[in-house]
Amino acid sequence: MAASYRRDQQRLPAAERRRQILEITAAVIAECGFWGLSMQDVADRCGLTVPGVLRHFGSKAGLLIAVLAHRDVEDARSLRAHLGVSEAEMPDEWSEGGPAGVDLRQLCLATMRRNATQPEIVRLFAVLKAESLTPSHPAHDYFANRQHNALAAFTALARDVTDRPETLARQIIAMMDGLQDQWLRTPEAVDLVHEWETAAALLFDAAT
Amino acid sequence: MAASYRRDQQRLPAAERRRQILEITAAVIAECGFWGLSMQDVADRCGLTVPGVLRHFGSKAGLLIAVLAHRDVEDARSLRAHLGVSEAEMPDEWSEGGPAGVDLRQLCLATMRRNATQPEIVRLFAVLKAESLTPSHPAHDYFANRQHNALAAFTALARDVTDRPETLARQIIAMMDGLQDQWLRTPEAVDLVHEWETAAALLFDAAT
DNA sequence: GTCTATAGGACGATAGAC
DNA sequence: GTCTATCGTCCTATAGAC
Repeated sequence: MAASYRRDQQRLPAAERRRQILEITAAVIAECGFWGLSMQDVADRCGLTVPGVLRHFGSKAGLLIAVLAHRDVEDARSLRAHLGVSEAEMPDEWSEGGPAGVDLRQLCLATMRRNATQPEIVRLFAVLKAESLTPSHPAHDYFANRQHNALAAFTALARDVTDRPETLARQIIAMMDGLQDQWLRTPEAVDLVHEWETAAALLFDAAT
Repeated sequence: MAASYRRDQQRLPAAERRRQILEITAAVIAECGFWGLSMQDVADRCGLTVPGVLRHFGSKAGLLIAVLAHRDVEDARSLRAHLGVSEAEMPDEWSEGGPAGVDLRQLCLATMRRNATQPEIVRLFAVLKAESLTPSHPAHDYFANRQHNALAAFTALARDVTDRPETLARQIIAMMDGLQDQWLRTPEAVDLVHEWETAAALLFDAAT
């Protein structure tokens, strides 16, 4: 799995090294999942030894959790950029009603546009989402919460456009995930944003 | 992972033993994926030793392929039962145009009804589908073909109900997969068949 | 058809030097 | 902050007895 990587031969500041490890780990997990992840592989790609990596995150499971937390922050940031809203209007953690004052359809479109630019990240979440169905997976709770929060936020926003908001929310999430799955396998055969726009027209126009 | 299982202390006929191993392996993969699958775990649950299992399938990858082939046959059988058609009308391998003379909407509904009765199998495919995105996965080609064939078959059948059959086919597959994902995580909170019927009304009625 | 025995690694993690 | 050295466990797969 791991190719040959030379050692860096340099001591990086902890924060910088952590960031490097997190990004490389995300790429490896996107390929192999968490069960298929090897600390040796991560260490090689970072130009470190295994204990060198472990020092920063304590354990393999700790590393996974740190990757997910890091992605949450980065994803919130990039989504705000795509929507053109400030951090005050849309904090990293959405409140119960979802991001206040954002139109659901715009939010979905911005999300899909953003995702279309980062297939590796989409794949990271697709792989972990399936793997974490088993309760013994270290990201099981994370993805249980994630699904619950997404459904709650989308349902709250859907109240503006339909009288069956939860049904619409489920359909939107299902369609977004399903189209992304097809796109991940054959990116050249699927125009993710265009397919979503067509589907969104169907879902939203039927609701109103 | 593996609990305590006593040895069978009996020599089963090869065909029977193969079937037992295939079913147990399917359950383990549904939990842990292929990378997380341990031959020791399978052997314990079968009441065998590891070489005892390997004799029947040669290698871990061979076992996975055998599981998928076995599922294809079983799934075709159960789908025919749900649709009430004969093996002559709908062979295990669909022809290019999809199963001849079957209504697309009925086919989808029968599929979802069947899937709602076997969450472990749905989960098996969900986990392997994500894991096999990487080309080095032994089931990579299997799932690439599976997606291609499903799209081709659904597109062919969709020609009867819309003038944009591929778009509809993609949306149907996306919605079915997406709803199943949500159902897998919280089966008690999602009525899979009912959610699909609602979504199908939307997708098919907009198309005609 | 199933076993024991074993080869030959890879794994995650810890201890302690620098 | 990173290393070397090492522990103990798990892994797939093969050889050969019964």
